[in-house]
Amino acid sequence: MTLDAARKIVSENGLRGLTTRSIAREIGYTVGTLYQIFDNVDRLIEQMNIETLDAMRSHYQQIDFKDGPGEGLRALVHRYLEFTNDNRELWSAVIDHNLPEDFQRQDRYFEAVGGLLNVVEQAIAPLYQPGDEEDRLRDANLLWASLYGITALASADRLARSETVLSLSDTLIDTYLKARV
Amino acid sequence: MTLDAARKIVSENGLRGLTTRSIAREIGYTVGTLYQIFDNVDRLIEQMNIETLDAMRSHYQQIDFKDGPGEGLRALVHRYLEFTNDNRELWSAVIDHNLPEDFQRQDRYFEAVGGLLNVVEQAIAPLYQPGDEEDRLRDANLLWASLYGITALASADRLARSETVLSLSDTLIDTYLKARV
DNA sequence: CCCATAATTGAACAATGTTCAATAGTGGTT
DNA sequence: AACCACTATTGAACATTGTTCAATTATGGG
Repeated sequence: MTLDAARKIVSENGLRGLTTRSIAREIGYTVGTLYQIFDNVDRLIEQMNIETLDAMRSHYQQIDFKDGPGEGLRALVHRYLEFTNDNRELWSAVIDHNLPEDFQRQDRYFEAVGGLLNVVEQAIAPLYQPGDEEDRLRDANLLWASLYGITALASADRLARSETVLSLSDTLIDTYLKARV
Repeated sequence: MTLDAARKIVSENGLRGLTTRSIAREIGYTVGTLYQIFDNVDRLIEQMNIETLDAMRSHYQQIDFKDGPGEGLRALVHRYLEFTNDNRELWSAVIDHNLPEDFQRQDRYFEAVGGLLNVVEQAIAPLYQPGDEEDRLRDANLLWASLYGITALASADRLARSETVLSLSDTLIDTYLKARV
């Protein structure tokens, strides 16, 4: 209920619009009650972001990886961009939520990220021999980081003006495939 | 003077430690005076970040691009990681500073980013024929975004635990070169 | 020495996250 | 029904944030 309210507020007003009082108003309680449920707002946002990451993973569910790594990877990136586009503010919250110095992420957070990396690994798996698991994980990480960089810079307006997320991610896939196939 | 104080505070305590009052204390004035110089803190941080981006560009000055795109790119990435490592908090401030909805970045900011992209373009230039300027710009953007993604995820602890910035950026270069040479 | 202009102050304001004693509600036991 | 232990919820408070602005102080040319 709290998280639904948080998602609603973030979707409508961005992470900046999310305050303890705005959540309390939305759920019809007062701020004090929130602290019965969450240690602090950062934990609340972390929880929301975990669910966003999980939701993105669900969004990958129907991808068919049987048509080879090229098509699989293309479908994956397509779904990624589809999700970030349909859930702009929620995804921005994942990107923008930075932590106080002493904040330790829950294991659950790393699991959620790991789940997404697994899908990338799955997509590119046919390109690797048994024994090359390290390379596969590394390449999955690189693809993931690159895709992340593209969307992060795009959403913050920090790419050269003429470039689009689509052309960059297409090039990313092509470059990777050309080097690995 | 204000910006020097801001840099000192950010370097020591991160962007989170930067408040109008901490700056005022550092420069021996009161908060009111700050608003004679800057419209608001976001502008102040923007200005600081512009200078960080410019400083990174200066850090690229001595790179020799005569030894071919491979060595040039390697040297560039090396310098990039060197700079982000030596100026961790300042670079985090560039990454983490997200803007209110109505905030328009100065042109000067885009120029600073553009300056860095130019260096990337310069490094990879030998790989492109005259007429392929679009491809070159696109690839420079992609390399830039990828590198950005790697460092952003690393500094936020969001890579798979075993991966390092170094191995990922090396792989990035190798993959790109293999596909383009 | 005066005075217009600029620079600086300091107190105020609203909004934020967070805490916590006080209050209200709940459900089981006698 | 009456009590009670326990939980849930409140609401007022606190410190800290960015920001504003009338009042004060400094400055420098005539």
